[in-house]
Amino acid sequence: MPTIKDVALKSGYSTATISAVINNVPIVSPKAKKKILEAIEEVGYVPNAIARSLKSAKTLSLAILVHDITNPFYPEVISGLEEVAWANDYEVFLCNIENSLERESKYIDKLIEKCVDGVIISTSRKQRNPNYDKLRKHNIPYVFLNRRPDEMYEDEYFVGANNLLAAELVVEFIKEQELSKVAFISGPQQYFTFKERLEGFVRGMEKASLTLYDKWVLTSENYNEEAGYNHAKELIRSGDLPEVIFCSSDLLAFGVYTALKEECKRIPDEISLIGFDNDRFGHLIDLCSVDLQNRELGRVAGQRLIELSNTKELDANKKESLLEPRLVIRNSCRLLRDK
Amino acid sequence: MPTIKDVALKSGYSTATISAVINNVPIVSPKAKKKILEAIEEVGYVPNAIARSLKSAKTLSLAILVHDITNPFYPEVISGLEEVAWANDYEVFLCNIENSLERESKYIDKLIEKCVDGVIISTSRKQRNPNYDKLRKHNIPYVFLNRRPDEMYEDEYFVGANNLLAAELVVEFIKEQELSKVAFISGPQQYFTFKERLEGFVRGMEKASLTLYDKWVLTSENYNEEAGYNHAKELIRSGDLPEVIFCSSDLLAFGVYTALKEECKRIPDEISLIGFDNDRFGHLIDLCSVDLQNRELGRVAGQRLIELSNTKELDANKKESLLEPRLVIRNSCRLLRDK
DNA sequence: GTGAAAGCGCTAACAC
DNA sequence: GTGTTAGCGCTTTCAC
Repeated sequence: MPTIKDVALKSGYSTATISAVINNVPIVSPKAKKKILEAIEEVGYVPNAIARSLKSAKTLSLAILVHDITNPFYPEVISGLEEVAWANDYEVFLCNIENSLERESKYIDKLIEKCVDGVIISTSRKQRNPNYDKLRKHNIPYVFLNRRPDEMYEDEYFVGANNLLAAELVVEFIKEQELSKVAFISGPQQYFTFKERLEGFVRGMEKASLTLYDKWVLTSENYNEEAGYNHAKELIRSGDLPEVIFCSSDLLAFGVYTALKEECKRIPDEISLIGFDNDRFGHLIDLCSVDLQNRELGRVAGQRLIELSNTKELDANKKESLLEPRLVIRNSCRLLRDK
Repeated sequence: MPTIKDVALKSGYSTATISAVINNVPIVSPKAKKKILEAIEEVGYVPNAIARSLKSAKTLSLAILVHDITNPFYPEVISGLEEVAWANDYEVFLCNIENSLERESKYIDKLIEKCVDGVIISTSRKQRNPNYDKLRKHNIPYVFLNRRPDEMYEDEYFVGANNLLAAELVVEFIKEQELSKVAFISGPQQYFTFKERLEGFVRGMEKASLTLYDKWVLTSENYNEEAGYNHAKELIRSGDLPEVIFCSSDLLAFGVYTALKEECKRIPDEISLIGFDNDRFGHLIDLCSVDLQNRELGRVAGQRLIELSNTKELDANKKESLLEPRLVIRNSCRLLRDK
């Protein structure tokens, strides 16, 4: 492949001048510039970003760590991230962690070797693990997205949804529809989001003066369709159904939906169903849910990360960015006006 | 950050020996190796992949070009690709092309600058565009995934589904269920896949001796939910409904589903619905569809690409890999046995 | 306004 | 077995 030297030979100018032209350093005479541009065209020269990175210590590469890209939450987040990356001339590496700390660790090692300019982490558990310290030691900025460790260091950043408020909003809405017997299916409590959602639910129930039944607060090791399905089956088997099942993820709600249909329970006449995340295809089953602005989450996190990679620190008010949730009312919840 | 020199100073060995240790070149004495490993640990040395790439002309980075990652087809493909990339120590860049040739072109330029070792292209239109020639000129291997140009060069590779067969399978199945009035909603004909699916449908209808009505072969500029919705609305308005609507993507089918529900058409009693792609959430609405092995598609394409990046050419039988489609029978299609 | 040359961190050919 | 050194392609300082 032609290098800057080839352009130098072809044009008769030195590599330094070529470099100035490529980088738009405005000290080159118009005629030199013209000739050089022609030479570049002629030899088909393309600057080598690897060589450039070696000098500049910037790679214009970011990375995002997700558990599983087939979870519909992530493509939306990623598409927001990719949008700002593109606008700022960055590229993004996709890393599927598959719920494995070890894999996360290895991926981070590889990203450090590759000298990425920053990492979006959406796989953090509540309990801190040493993986992220490696990034910090190597001076690579990172932003927690959606999930974060319980305790964050002074120089750590977080972009997420206001889960507490979101769960409260839902409970308030449930109350408004004059429903009161509510079951809550929670996700794994090792994740910040699911802990918050449960907390928000409990707090919301208190605020709404609704009775919270222990038997109807269900926690699972997982937050996928299967978990939702199993919980719903068990609820039905118990013969003691609530009026509403509020799930802490849409995936859980999808599973619940399948189980309810299998058991011929009519939604929302016999039982209401509410999800969390507003996944792209929830509308197919008219799933009432909470929108967390997934795409915007990715956008903001990307913005923070790029700022960080340029300045190494941010305003205090940008340490934690919480986006506002929005209730998405659909017919899987029985509405008062329809009674 | 510590470099190989720091390790050299610390350990008392030369950079060449350190390098040999890092790269597992088995010519280093055990004691040297031990000392060096200790020194590496002590100074916290991590090899710099950028510098390494500059020498080796390999970056261990791949890229995948997709139109829109929120289309559920892609996360599955990508997750297959990521799987083999991970197993072979590659990283993958995600590029959202957003249906823009210009954006595709710019992305390819950036990937060339970044010296990626290969590119998976799933955005190709039937009509060849010069974007891919740039990759070829720079000796960067690429594999077409799912979509390909009508004409491929000798040294081009393709991994896709057998769309012809898939569409035929569906028609055969329709015939078996003793349904005969079939409408087909096609996607944009500028894409190989949609052209093939239409072709397969037509051929299947012939083979099954079913009458093909022009009024029921609908083509749209898009293959999203909205397009499906609009087509279905129009069909209903015409007052002339077929027994089955066969869509050339699940997204189209989702849109049709929404329209049918709005108009209170019962599925499958009044009308049957069949999709294409077997998207992850089609089961929510019991959508009968064709599975194309999305994840496997990504896996095979990744494998081909990595082989290519090591050898620069493949066996003739690997030029085009077609995966076998599989019918996924669900209740959105009226089954003979239920009549 | 332009050029010569050092150096980013690593590898590998060659000498010892 | 180990060290010296040139060079991958680029940027940038410092002369001119």
